[in-house]
Amino acid sequence: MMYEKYVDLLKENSIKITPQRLEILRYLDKNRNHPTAYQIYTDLKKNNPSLSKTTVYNSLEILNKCKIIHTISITGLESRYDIRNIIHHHFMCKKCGRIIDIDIACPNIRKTLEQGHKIEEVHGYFKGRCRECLE
Amino acid sequence: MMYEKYVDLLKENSIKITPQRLEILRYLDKNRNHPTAYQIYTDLKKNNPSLSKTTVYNSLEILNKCKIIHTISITGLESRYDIRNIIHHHFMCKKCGRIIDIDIACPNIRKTLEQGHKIEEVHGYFKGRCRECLE
DNA sequence: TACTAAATTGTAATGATTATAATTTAGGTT
DNA sequence: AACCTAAATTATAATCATTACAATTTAGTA
Repeated sequence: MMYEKYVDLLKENSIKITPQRLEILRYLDKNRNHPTAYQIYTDLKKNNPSLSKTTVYNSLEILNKCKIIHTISITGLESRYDIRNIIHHHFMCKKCGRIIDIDIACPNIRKTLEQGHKIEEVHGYFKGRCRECLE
Repeated sequence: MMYEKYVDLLKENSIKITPQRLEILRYLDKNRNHPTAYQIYTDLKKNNPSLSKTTVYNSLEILNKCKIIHTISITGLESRYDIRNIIHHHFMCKKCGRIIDIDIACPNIRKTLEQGHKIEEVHGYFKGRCRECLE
């Protein structure tokens, strides 16, 4: 197999390099639409019939812990997954359900640090109507 | 019964004034710790044995739609509810699980509006270790 | 007081996620 | 290159939050 950045990424985090984990990472790399665990599972199952839902959940959990991917709570219903590692916000359209990246960083961290808390994750999102649904 | 602001608030939104809705609003007013639907349900059930879980969910949903309360997705597990209507952020401690108010507003809205989306809700939160858990 | 749409209730169903236990495998060691 | 072992995968069952449903009750109006 040719060089693949995700092999190195797993190695750096001292977790085993399994085909399932690589498939999930490749999937998230190609699908930047913040899929659910179930979407990842059903799509990958097509070419990997033995894939288990538990594996998807376990993999997403460990990848999130290693900060290789990010878990976002926005719909209230289920978690969404994002491989993008640049800090950004999200916009969720209440009509079409799409979650769109908004490339802004939060300048508000100061006040939280001042209060003595340690920040490990920054999440920001808006909800409303997206441009397409407004037309 | 003496004057109560929540009676007016329900009236303004043309939804019926029921004892259950008032109890939930009073509860959220007293308990600013972002409780779950289940916490609200079990606590109120003590003095209102006939209260149904469905009523709690239905009430929270309609109160959220009227923007009298806010639903926050932060744990990934369940929704939390907040009656505070001043714009603010949240900080969730990964150790003790507490959700703390951070009084900052998001100045990042511009970029989202520029892209043509209509913002109806603004959510911002951090995760990490709170001051108490760091000591 | 009577009426009606809306709200409440209890139960059952759904859907996301986690627990469990058996099997398999990645990656280091002989 | 075969071996070992902890870690990962798998299938199934369990759990937990939330929603659907249908019957009963009630708020607010006529």
